[in-house]
This record gives sequence, C-alpha cells and structure tokens, in this order.
Amino acid sequence: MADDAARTTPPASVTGRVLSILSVFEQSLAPRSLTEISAETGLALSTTHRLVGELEEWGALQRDPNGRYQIGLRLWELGQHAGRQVREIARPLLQDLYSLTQRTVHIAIRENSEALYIDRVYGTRRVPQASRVGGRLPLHATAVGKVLLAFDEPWVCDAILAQPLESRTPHTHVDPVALRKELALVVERGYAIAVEEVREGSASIAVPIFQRTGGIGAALGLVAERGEADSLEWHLPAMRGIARRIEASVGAFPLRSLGIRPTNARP
Amino acid sequence: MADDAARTTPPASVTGRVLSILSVFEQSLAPRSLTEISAETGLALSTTHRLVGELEEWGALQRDPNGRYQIGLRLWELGQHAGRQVREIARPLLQDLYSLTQRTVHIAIRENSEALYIDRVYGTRRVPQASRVGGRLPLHATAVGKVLLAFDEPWVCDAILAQPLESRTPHTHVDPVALRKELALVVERGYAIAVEEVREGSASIAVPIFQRTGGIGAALGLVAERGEADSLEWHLPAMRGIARRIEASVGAFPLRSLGIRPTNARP
DNA sequence: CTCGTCACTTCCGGTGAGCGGAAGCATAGT
DNA sequence: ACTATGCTTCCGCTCACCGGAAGTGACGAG
Repeated sequence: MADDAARTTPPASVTGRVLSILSVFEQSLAPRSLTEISAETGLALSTTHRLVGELEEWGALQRDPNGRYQIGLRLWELGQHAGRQVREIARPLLQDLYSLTQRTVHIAIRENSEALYIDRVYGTRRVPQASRVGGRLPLHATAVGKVLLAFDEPWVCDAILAQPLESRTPHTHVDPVALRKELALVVERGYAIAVEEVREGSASIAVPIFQRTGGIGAALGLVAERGEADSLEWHLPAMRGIARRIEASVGAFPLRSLGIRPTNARP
Repeated sequence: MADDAARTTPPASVTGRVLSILSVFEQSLAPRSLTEISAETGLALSTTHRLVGELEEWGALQRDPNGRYQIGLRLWELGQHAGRQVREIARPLLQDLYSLTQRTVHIAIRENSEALYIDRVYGTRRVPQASRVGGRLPLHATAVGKVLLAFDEPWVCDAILAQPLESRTPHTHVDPVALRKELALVVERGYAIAVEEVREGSASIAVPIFQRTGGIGAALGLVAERGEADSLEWHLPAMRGIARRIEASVGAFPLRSLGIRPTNARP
C-alpha cells in the first residue's frame, strides 16, 4: 500500500510531472523527503530534485528544519482566492448560526461524486467529526451530501447511486433503492439527516442553499452528538433563515463543479 | 500599470512558466481569458493554451461559463494542507475569543516583510477592515505587525525599519526612530495598538504568541471601531488567556517564514 | 579517527518534449 | 456577407530537460 499508489505513471509532460509532485501532498499532509517524493511520483531523483527546487524557490513548497518538503504558504495564499467571495460572505452568517445553536456548522458543495467542505465554524466544545475544511466525504453518507444529491439534476443522482456505495460505519445507508426513497423524502421535507453514517457518535442535519440562477449551489449542515439525533429538527428554523440569507447575498457559487465526469471508462 | 507588471520575464523553464501562469491570479482574483493570461505572462498564445489546458485538466485552474480561467478547487484543497494543523487548533480558540469579545479577531504570522493573516473569526456586525485571510499588510502599520516586529530577532526589525515605510492613512506611523521607541514599549507592555493606521475607522490591539521552541510564532489581534480605541486594553486579559492556550496547543508554527530575504539586490 | 552508509546535490551530453508561427474555426458585431 | 476577435490545432526545428554518474556532507558504527 505504501508503494502501489506510487509508481503509477511517470507523466510525459513537464507540467504533468510538476503537478504529480504537488499531488503527493494531497494524500497526506506529512512532510516528505526528496527521496520519498521521488519514489511516490516515479520520477528520477535528479529530476525530482530540480523540479522540487523550482517549486520551493517560488514558494509552492517549503522545507522544514529537517529539509523535508511540505506545501508552501504561497500556494495557500493562492488557494484562498478560489471561492473567496463565497466564503467571505458565508462565514459571518455561519458564525451567526453557530452563536445561535452552539453547534458545529459547515457549508459544502458537490464536487464530482463527493461533498467538499468549503467552510466551517466551531468552538472548543466539539463533537467527534470526520469532515474538515478542504476535505471530502461521500455524498450518500452525510446530511449535506444527501441534500446536494436530492436537489441536484436527476442524472447526477442516478450516476452516484449506480456505483457501489461505501459503508463508513454499520449505520451507513448503502441500499440504492432505499436511498432513492430517502432522497425523495429529503426533497419533500426540505432537509436531510444522517445519524452516525460517517462516524460513530455524531449526527447531522442539512438544508439546501439555492443559487439565484436556479439549481442547488451548496448545503448548510449542522453537527451534533449522537444523543441529540432526535432533536436535530429544532435547529431547522435557524438553519433555514441563515440559508435564505446566504442565498440572498451570494449571486452564484463559482465553486460548484460542472458535473460528474461520466464514467467513460472505455475498455 | 496594467502591463508593466506583465511582460517582465518569459521564464526559461517550463516549471517557471507554469508558475508564472499561477502568479497571474495572485494579483487579482478576477477571472482571465486565455489572451489575458498570455499577455500578462509574456508567453506565446499557443504555449499558454497548452499549459493552461494541462492546469485545467488537473484542476489547478477552472473555467467559468464564459470560458475564462480562475483558480481551481483542487488548488484550494491542496492549499488547505499548508498549516492546517495550526489553523485547526487555533480556530476554536479564536472562536471562543470572538464569543467573549464580540469583536473580529485574527491570527497573523510574519512572512518576509509583511504580516500574513492566516485565520480570522468575525460575525455579521463588522468593522471596516483591510485585512483578509490569506492577505498581507505592512508590519509597521498593524497591531499584529508591530507585535511580530517587536518580539522577533533584532536584525529583522532593523531590516524592516531600514526600508521606506508606506503610509496607508494620515495616521500611519512612518518615522523609524519613533517606531523603534514604540516597539520597545510594545515589548515592555506585552501588546501593541494601531489606531486607523491602515484603514480609517478601525483600531486594533494585538498580543504575541510564542513558540515552544522559543521565539515569537504568531500574533493574535482584535479589531474594533475607532470609537473604542481607548478601551481596547479591556480585552487584554481574554486575549492573553487565549494566546497562552494557543501556545500550549501548538508545538511550533510550521508556517513561520524562515526570514527576510536579505536585500541582496546587487546592481 | 576511519570507514561505510545514506540522502541530497551537482554535472553534462544526447535527445525528445516543448515552442511558437501560421493556418483553421468558431462567435459576435456591422 | 464581411470583418474582427479570440480560441484551438498543427507541425518541424531546436533547446531545455532528462537521468546516469560522480561529488558532497552528515551521521553512526567499529
């Protein structure tokens, strides 16, 4: 497992090689030595050395005191531009929702076949949770994911449910037929719930955020402890109020992915 | 001004060209057309086309409905890794500080000769402010910047004060001699204040966050309206308490820049 | 102190990936 | 219909890139 994800494709173009070096750091945030990067990308050591050197000089990577590499500040700064407007508008509203409910709240969009968490507000008293900002979770196992699926175009939902559904805990709903019914209910009621489907001990509820141009743009979620699962709906009025305010402030969600890459795996 | 920052150096290496394309998006977050990118980097249109195409395919850039390019989600995700640990630990504590004070609070580090804002918590009732997460401001004109300068190694301070100091508002302190005295006072008192030095209408106060390994790691700041300038010190006990807790939780600030690139501008 | 090991860094000549001029397409405006 | 503008594709020449190999330096065992 340590070296099969590696060694995949030593890409032909220089650009591809540079990007494959960056990809190394997507899998885990642990700093890597030059040799590790070389091994994981399949590039020759001297090639890796040169490319990594250029990346470091620019600020895309930086070295820790041991000489190991990690993602650099300049890349972080650059990344902040992506969807900055959305986060700047949504953040204070998430903040208000947190103040009202004293629960972890977050906002997620669909990116291909996963839910991508784009922002979150939480205090020190926090519930065990699986998601993190910039992280992804399966659509079918999270409250935000169910909302994103239920309100998106039907073909998206079809495409997701056609694939085998990962089971993160014994409580994860993985039966496509049952899920389809559940999603219909989500549309009817206007919210989704997931109890311990992605992590034991936590439950969540989510409502849709629509775009002015039509269609769903994002989902607003709230996380609570397992014991509160039956009272999650109490938070709905606050959540819906905030969702409406986000809709009113954000014109469009520039972040939203353009669609699922159709499974064009041709043999 | 629109085309002198451009056209600088069409860099020799492919890696450099790729990075110069990314750099285009550092200056403003506005989406660019292919032609604009080509013009701003000085690369030939067909070259730009190919490189941008690879970047888009990977997810470093994405196209809006008009076909224009902006920073892509994958780059944002990747950037989240940089200093993720620090932000994950500090965020809930910032959150607590916000709850206590009901004021915008933020955390910044020194990156070369500027203060870089790495996180912030604020509500809808906000004060006019210049900084944003991922953004930079001059060290000498902000409360966090003064703290970062005052508690850092002396040569850093010397280097900064040796350069001409930008005046953002009529209230900005730009006299090196006076600033040096001010910084001495900051060390003595353990906090810094800046009133309308970077933006009219807002005042801020900041305290240092030290690293376990010694030396200053970051600064914790609080922003209030001009009218509150005389009562900023009231927030000090809360700020110091939170700063101590951040120090206790964060081993080291991996984000911290290694130093000022010495002005080795050789003619 | 010496030697071996390991990880990184530098060098350099052959070669294929990249460059960019130019031609081919769309789309929009007159 | 014609022009203008901006994007995409093509292709042969060439120069920047590749990677084996040699050099460096830090560490640790003997």
